[in-house]
Amino acid sequence: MADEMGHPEPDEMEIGTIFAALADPIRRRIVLALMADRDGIRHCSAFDLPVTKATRTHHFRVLREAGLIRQVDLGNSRTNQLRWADLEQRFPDLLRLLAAEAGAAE
Amino acid sequence: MADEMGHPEPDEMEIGTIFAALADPIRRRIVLALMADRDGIRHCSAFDLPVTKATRTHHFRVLREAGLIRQVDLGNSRTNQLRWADLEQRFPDLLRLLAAEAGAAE
DNA sequence: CGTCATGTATGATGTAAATCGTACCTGCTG
DNA sequence: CAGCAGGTACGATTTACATCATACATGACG
Repeated sequence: MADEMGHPEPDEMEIGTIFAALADPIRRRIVLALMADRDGIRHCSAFDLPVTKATRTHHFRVLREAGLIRQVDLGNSRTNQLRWADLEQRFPDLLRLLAAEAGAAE
Repeated sequence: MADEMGHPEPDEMEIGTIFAALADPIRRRIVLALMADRDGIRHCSAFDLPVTKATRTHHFRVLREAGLIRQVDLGNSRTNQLRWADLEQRFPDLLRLLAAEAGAAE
C-alpha cells in the first residue's frame, strides 16, 4: 500500500498513470534530468523549470504518486530520486525507452 | 511530413504525444487488441468499446495522429493496423513495454 | 431509388489538469 | 528572536480533453 507520502509499491503502479505522468514535457524533463546520473539525488530547486514553486510542487507530486520518483522529506526541503530498481522490476522497458529518448534529446 | 489523414512519419513522432495517447484506457485497449495478432487489420467497429461512435472516432484519430496506428479509408469504412515496423524503428522499447502489459492483463 | 451500416464533423457539456498567487510551515542563520 | 529560503496547501482561473447528440457523407444491398 502507498505510504503516507503517496509512494505506491511496485505492484500498485499503473501503466496508465505512468503514461499520464510522462505525457507532460516538464515532468519528462525532471525524469530525464534524474536519469542523467544514476542514483542521483537532487533537491526540487535543482531543476531549471519555467514554472513557479506551486506548479513545481504539483509536478513532483504527480511523479511521486505515479511511482516514478521517490521523495524524502528533510523538513524544510525535499530530495528526489528516480526509482530505478522498482521501475526496472515493474516496467523494465520503460527505463530503456526513456533512456533512448534522453540520448535522442542531446 | 504527415499525410492528408494525419499519419506522421516515424521521425515526426513525439514521445509526449505517444504517452498522452496511451494514457487513456480506451486507447490502450485498442492498441493492445491490435497487438494481439501481429499485422492484424481490424475495422473500427471490431472493438468492444463502451463509448458511442463519435467518441470512438475521436480515439482512433488520437492514435492515428500520434503515429500508433495506420488507418486506411475504404470510403464506407476504415481499417486499423498497428504501425509495428515504424514503431519498432522509432521506439523499439515501447512495443516491448506494451507487450509486457498485454501479457500482464490476462 | 430508398434504406441501412459505418464512420466523420461539429457543437455542447462536464470534468480533469496545468498554472498561478497567496498564505503558511519548517529549518537555517545571523 | 527575526528574517529568509525551500516547499506545501488551498483556492481561483484557464485550458485541454473525453463524451455525447445530432447531422451528414459514403458505399452496400434490397
